[in-house]
Amino acid sequence: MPIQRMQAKMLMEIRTWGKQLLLQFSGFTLRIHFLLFGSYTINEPKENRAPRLSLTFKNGTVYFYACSVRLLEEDLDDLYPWQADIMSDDWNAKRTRSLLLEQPELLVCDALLTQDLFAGSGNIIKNEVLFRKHLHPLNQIGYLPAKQLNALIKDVRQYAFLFLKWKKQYTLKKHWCVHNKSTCPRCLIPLKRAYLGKFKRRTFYCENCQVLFGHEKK
DNA sequence: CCGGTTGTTCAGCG
DNA sequence: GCGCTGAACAACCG
Repeated sequence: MPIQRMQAKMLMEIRTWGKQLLLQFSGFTLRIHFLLFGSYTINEPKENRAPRLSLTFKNGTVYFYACSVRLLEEDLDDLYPWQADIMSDDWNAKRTRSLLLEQPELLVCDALLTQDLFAGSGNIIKNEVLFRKHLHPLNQIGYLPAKQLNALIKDVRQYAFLFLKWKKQYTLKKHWCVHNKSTCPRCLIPLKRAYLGKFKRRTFYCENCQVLFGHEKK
């Protein structure tokens, strides 16, 4: 990475899109993604490991660890659909709904991991929101009644704010209903655990409480 | 000590 | 070019 290019530059703007942190300088942007294990500190470097990147400003230094760092040249508005960000003021549920309706065969467990639809959603949010909305992970978008689809889209955003609140309180895990759990908190039967969908991520769900539409008994 | 994963990207293949 | 698979990365938890 051409590190000298960053010398003496002013940080113009800090933005985010989903899980990405975007540091805008004039002429280029640094894109930071913390992946599974990344972290950052300010003014307190970690003793036992080297930062992937550190940036020193007049008022302090930020250190980034175990993350992906990329240099973007493009205009961010051309790169990112801001309306897909589930925690943004610009979030547009209607946009995501109409994109979903174009893919009736898409599984809900895959939809909730697709960043262009739900930027910021991940595997924990997927598992928890599907349980909260009583939807089986293998539902196809096209079989969902409009009411259920709208409620699902709405709850991804709502749960993301709860997630953040609980995370800040260090009580996130305590609030998990199904993720990493073995028993359904609602009906007390054992939860199913499987690697589902095209992403094949760990999926926890209750076969009793989470409905599969379009597969009614004849 | 070991196995698994809150996520993404890339190489390789058919 | 597409879709799929496996690997790579990396730190922490149980």
